[in-house]
Amino acid sequence: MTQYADEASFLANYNRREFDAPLLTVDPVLFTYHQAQLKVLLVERSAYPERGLWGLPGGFVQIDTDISLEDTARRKLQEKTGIIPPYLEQLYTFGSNQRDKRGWAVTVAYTALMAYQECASHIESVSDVQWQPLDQLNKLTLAFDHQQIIEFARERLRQKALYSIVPAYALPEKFTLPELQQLHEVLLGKPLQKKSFRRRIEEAELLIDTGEKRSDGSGRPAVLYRMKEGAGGYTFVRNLEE
Amino acid sequence: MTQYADEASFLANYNRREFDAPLLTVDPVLFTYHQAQLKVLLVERSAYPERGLWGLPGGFVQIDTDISLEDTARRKLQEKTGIIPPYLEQLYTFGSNQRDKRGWAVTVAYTALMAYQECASHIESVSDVQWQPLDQLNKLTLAFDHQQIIEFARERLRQKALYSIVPAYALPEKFTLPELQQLHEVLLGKPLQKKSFRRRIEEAELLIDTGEKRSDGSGRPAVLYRMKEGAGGYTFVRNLEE
DNA sequence: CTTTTTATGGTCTTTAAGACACTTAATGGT
DNA sequence: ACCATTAAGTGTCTTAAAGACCATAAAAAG
Repeated sequence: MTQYADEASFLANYNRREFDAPLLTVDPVLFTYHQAQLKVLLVERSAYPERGLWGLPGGFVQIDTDISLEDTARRKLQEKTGIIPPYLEQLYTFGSNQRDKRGWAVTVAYTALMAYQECASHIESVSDVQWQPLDQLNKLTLAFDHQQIIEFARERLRQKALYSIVPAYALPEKFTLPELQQLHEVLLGKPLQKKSFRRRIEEAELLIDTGEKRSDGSGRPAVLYRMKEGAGGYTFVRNLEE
Repeated sequence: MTQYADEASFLANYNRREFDAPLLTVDPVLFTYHQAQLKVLLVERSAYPERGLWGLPGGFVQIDTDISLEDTARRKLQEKTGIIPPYLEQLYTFGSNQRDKRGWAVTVAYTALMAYQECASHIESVSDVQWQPLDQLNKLTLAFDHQQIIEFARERLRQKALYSIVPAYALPEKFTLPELQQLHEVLLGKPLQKKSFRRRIEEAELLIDTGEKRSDGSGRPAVLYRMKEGAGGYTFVRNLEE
């Protein structure tokens, strides 16, 4: 890379090939939990390249605006779902000249979580939107490397289930502890001890008892909780505390 | 963003403004541990912009080569230190139109660790290279948002010290447990229980006893260990295991 | 050869997690 | 009304990990 001594010589050379940058996109991986399944939001691509394949609801970063990378991800999700998800966190940045047939392409991937809602595909009529259950993901051929990105996000979310209640953002605003435990069990792929799970969460004081209860069919009704403000940032594992 | 139906119409429009992408750089934050201090590698910028300020040893991603983002970071570090650091991991991607006066700029930051060695500034004669102690970082004005990037990396490394021996990559190949504990204490900013620290590390079986010993001045000599292959990937906290 | 210094090991205490039986509060059938 | 069934929530003993602190080991310094 050539060096420029000052602004004048930089500007004089600004259009040279060496300043060509990769294509830059943002790709949010939006998860939800519904009917005992973890699901991810996919859109059917209506344009070249990978037209007709399903992929993540991402898009190009617009350099003519001053919104941040994170807000770009939020905006893409709002276009597809109608709402801004309550949890969004940068996941990883994938870049190579193999990802996209157009050339060197870099995407900043985000993990997002929200309560399940019916797809608002009417909002963006050109593209179809759907919640795809994660255990049936291999039945679809996804665009680009979106399959790997989703697996990467899923693995990170699994890690979070070990020491935080971040997964709760995939539930409705009010939820029960048995629901949250089921979600964690799906993420971890193994059953959890009811008592230990409840103990850790209650002692961490990350949830608020709404006073309401809910029973699904028979059995004792469960207490409805909602998350404390910002509880996503906290851990409930001793070693990871201060 | 305009949509293109097929490759032909895409190529016909490829040079339009909408495909202008942000400047894309890679910025490795290389830490080491020397004389009881955590230090970070800085280079003095010899070119516009921010000429004369100290900054991270990063640079532009070259789209005319097919090396990965990660290898780009490795290459930048090799240029400055002469060696490829044994630990390199993607940290976070920072992007906005405020970071760089040239416009929208995105940088993929990496955390790297290596054993201390004297600066090999002779290799890249145009730029000065130095190890800057982290607790004296505020005495320098750094280029762009590199101060925040370093703080971000430092915080992530602190987290790793809670549940892994990743910090050991900042030590020489052979090191003692007291040395490693000191490093963890510097990172965490608090003293650790000698017995607990040793127990956790020994039970995790992430180190190999080299059979050698070393004494610094007086006192019983300490056993020299080296890391097991890939020990950076493992945790020594129960809750985070399978 | 004793004192000092630092590394390493022993072990009791404290705290968190696992296991599992028990109680509670709802539904549904007789 | 009563009892069986179901699922939520609790009590408590056991097990495992971490904290605290003391004891021993191996070197240097005098």
